Amino acid sequence: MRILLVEDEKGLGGAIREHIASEGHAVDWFETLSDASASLTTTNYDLILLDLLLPDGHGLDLLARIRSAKNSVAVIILTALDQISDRIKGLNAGADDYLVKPFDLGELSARIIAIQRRLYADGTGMLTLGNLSIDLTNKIILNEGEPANLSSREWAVLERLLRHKNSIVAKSVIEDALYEYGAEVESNTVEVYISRLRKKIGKTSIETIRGIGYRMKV
Amino acid sequence: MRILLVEDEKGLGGAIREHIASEGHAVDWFETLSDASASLTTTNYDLILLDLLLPDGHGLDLLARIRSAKNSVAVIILTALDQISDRIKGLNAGADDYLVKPFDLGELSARIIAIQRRLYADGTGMLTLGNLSIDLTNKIILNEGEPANLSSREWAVLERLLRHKNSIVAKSVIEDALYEYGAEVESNTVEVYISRLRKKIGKTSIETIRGIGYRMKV
DNA sequence: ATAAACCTGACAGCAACCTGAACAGTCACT
DNA sequence: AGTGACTGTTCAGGTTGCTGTCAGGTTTAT
Repeated sequence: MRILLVEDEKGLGGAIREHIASEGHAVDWFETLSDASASLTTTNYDLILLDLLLPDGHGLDLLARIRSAKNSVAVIILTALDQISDRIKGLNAGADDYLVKPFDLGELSARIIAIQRRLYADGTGMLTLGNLSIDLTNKIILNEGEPANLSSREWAVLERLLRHKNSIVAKSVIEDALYEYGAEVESNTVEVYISRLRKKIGKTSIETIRGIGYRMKV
Repeated sequence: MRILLVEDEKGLGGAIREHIASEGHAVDWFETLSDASASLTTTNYDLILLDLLLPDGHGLDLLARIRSAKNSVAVIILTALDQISDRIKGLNAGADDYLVKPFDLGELSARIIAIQRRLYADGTGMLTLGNLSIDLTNKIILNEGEPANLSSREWAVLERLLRHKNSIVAKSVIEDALYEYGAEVESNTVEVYISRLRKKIGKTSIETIRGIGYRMKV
């Protein structure tokens, strides 16, 4: 997934960024509301991790602006304010979840997985697709009963295709899901990953749309 | 679709042109209002992508002239002016949509598809036509349940016929939808594409009007 | 019957795409 | 520190599929 992290504590921000990047997500990290806000106008994120007390304002203001713009991106609030009133305010403002600092990074992963499940509109986290059985929670994929081991980048590509199954996913969109802003990739990385995925999960499941991108059929 | 792009930033203009051309549209790109204006008198566009701040004037002036000439072509405004007042001015002047720079090219595609849907007067983007089920958004066409893979040029031709279904579409109009200005096509390209389409979606769906063009029947 | 318009199979050029291989970096384990 | 397995990235050569063109056949109008 492409994730926007808004957190002004450098130590915590770095740790979060590293942790979720290691799980195969692309993370853009900003320390101020204005920077995050600017990035939101140019990039489509799947999830925002939002601290509340920031140097240039309150996170709930950003959240309110996001929701008033009818943007339904998932938002998890991260904050030290463990008072119930703030929690309620956050959820009222349209947050999807809430983590009280200090929190365990494993706990954060669990919330992210829960969000993912919601994105796939499937409570179980299991997905069946032709010969494939996909367990998003545990990152297990079975091809005709045989397990296929995917690397984290391979998962990221597959995930992106599944998010838009039956629709065409532009090559640039897949690239966006892999690399955070500024990472210049000049070669055919996406093609290579598609190739590897096909080798592992079967040739037929991913269709090439020449000149545009790829499509995963149900 | 045949699209007129008015944008004076060379980098952005090139990127937009390339992106939408790759989706099968024909793009004419001009950097000034006067050039765009001149082209409008000779060509029928389906959509205009209009920057506001141009070297020889303000885009809204062109828009106003277009609308006062009762030309109902779709217009999407592209501009860095993200102030509400400009947005309102643009929509009041008769723009169909509005994109604030910098924007994601995928976002632009989405808006173009939305415009397309409006042109077909069908909110769903789905179309049924005899044995054919057509999903314009995802570019999927089923012929008696069997998927037919169309190339982007083939889509462009089909799209043009659908836009005027039950009416006669002149051969030159189809050619205009395929090629931007200056592209010289000297042979019977349109006939060839009609032939290819018929092979893929069935002989009966496209009728030849000798000496004029073609017609797609409901 | 004739000419004009149209249809369609074939083909070459080209860009997009695929994929095996190479290689450096990372990680777990010793 | 050394080792081996694994991962991410790049490159190069091969393959595929799209495109515009043409030639020869077929249909249509007069």
